Parts: sequence; C-alpha cells; structure tokens
Amino acid sequence: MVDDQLSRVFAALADPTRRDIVARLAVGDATVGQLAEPYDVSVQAVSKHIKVLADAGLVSQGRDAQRRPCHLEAEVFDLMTKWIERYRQQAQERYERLDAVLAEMRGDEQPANPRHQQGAAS
Amino acid sequence: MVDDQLSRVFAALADPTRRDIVARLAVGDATVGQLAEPYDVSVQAVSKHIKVLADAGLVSQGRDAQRRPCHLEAEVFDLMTKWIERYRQQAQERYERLDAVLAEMRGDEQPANPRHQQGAAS
DNA sequence: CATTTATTCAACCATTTGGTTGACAACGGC
DNA sequence: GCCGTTGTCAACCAAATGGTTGAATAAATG
Repeated sequence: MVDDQLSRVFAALADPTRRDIVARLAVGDATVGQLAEPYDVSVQAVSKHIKVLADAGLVSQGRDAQRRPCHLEAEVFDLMTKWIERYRQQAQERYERLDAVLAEMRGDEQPANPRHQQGAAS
Repeated sequence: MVDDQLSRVFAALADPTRRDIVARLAVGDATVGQLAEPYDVSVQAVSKHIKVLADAGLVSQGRDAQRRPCHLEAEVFDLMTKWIERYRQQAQERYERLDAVLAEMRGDEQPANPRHQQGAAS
C-alpha cells in the first residue's frame, strides 16, 4: 500500500466490490454481515474490504453489541474531487489557451479580451 | 486488473508517480523521456506507468518521429467525478433527512443550520 | 549503411492483493 | 455458565503490481 491518504482512497475505490459497498452505505449504515450477504465470497473477505475502506477513511465502524455497523464518511470524497478538479481544470484552461493561440494564428484575433489568460494557477 | 473502466481509472490514480505524471501532463504534453527524467526509476518503468494511464483512457499517445508525446485526456475524469458525486450527494441527503428527523424529535421544527452535524458520528 | 535516440517488449523478481479456511474474541439469550 | 451469532485475526495461496535488466523496433543522422 502506497501509504498516503489519496493513494489509499483511490486504491480502495479501484475494486468494484468496494465501490458497491460504498454505494450501499450511501443509502444507509449496515453491519458487516448485512454487507456481506449479497456476495458469494466469505464474510472474512468482506471484512477485509471494509478494513481497506476504513484505512482509507471512507468508512467508520461503530459498535452495537457484537455488531459493528459501518458508516460512510463522505467528507473524504472531497479529497479526491479536489485533486481531480484541479488537474481537469488546469488541462481545460490549457486547451482554451491553445484555442486562443490557434485562433490568433488564423488571423482571427480578439486582442481586447484578456479573460482567456487566467494564469496557470498552481 | 479488474477490467471495467472505472476500476482502471481509480487504480491508475492510486499510484503517486502516476498522479504526478497526470499533474505534469495537465500543464502540457510531454514525451516519455521527458516524463521519466525527474524520477530515479528506469525509463521502462515510466513507460509502464504511462501504459497503465493509457489503458485507463487517461492518456493518449501521438507520434513525432521516434517520440511518442503523451496527452492528457481530461474527459475521463468526468467518469470518476460523476461516480463520486452521486454517492457523496446521496449520503449527504441522507444526513440531512436524519438531521430533520432528529430536529423534529427535539420539537425543533426549524433547524438553524441545515448542514449535517458532525457530532453524532461515531 | 552504421549509429544514436526514443520507446517498447520480454523475462524475471519481490511485494501486495484478494481470496480461502480455521481459530478466537465478544456479546446476548437462554 | 454454555450456546449461537457477529466479526476479526492468522496463515496460507494464486494472481497482479511495480520494479529491474537486456534485447528489439523505429526513425533521424552521420
């Protein structure tokens, strides 16, 4: 495991079973047994999946007698969303600047419109 | 490799080196050699990383003589963003409904703060 | 044509991952 | 106090991952 949180979150969601578990926890909290029920793998395997999600900070577990209800921690999603948005937007701005350059090369210039050059914001 | 695209995209971004490569491609296209230069791993290792990103649809490669310039395909990010947003929002709405119920139980019909309250989480 | 440059392919190795089974701990209900 | 239930821990295994080195391909350059 690559040890930083963002890596753990991405890695956790790289497995369809785990994404499925997240999807179901978005609807409501559930115990390990309830989560394991739909799959034909062992409860232990699902327990491991939940551990991976918990280590990534995506899920927390409470206690109710011998049960350990799982709860989705949706805030961690922001970590990913921010990372993604940052580079998506950065790439998009680059395309816009490229478009502007190409337009200018065509003699199709708009010299009085500086709004396209929003600095590459790091 | 878990074979569906979403899994491949998440898995691709679970590695810090690959996220770094994406970050640099967001600034501008680059050849494999240029991308490999900052790291002290072999060029072959970086070539493999790029293959993983390409298989996920995050990167495409063109040809310029013997060079193969890499280009970030930012649209694929939307796939992730949509998945994430869907369940983040779903969970958020659930908390809001829960808050509403709790408020009603307290006889507190107009909660001043409609946001989810952290305190209740385990 | 031979060489250098840029990249990938192939084989190999260590580590991680996702699964298994078996044992064990913690708790509620007789 | 002894079962059944719920979940985790431990050991193990096959497959995937990320790295290595060495050879092969492809294209510009002398």
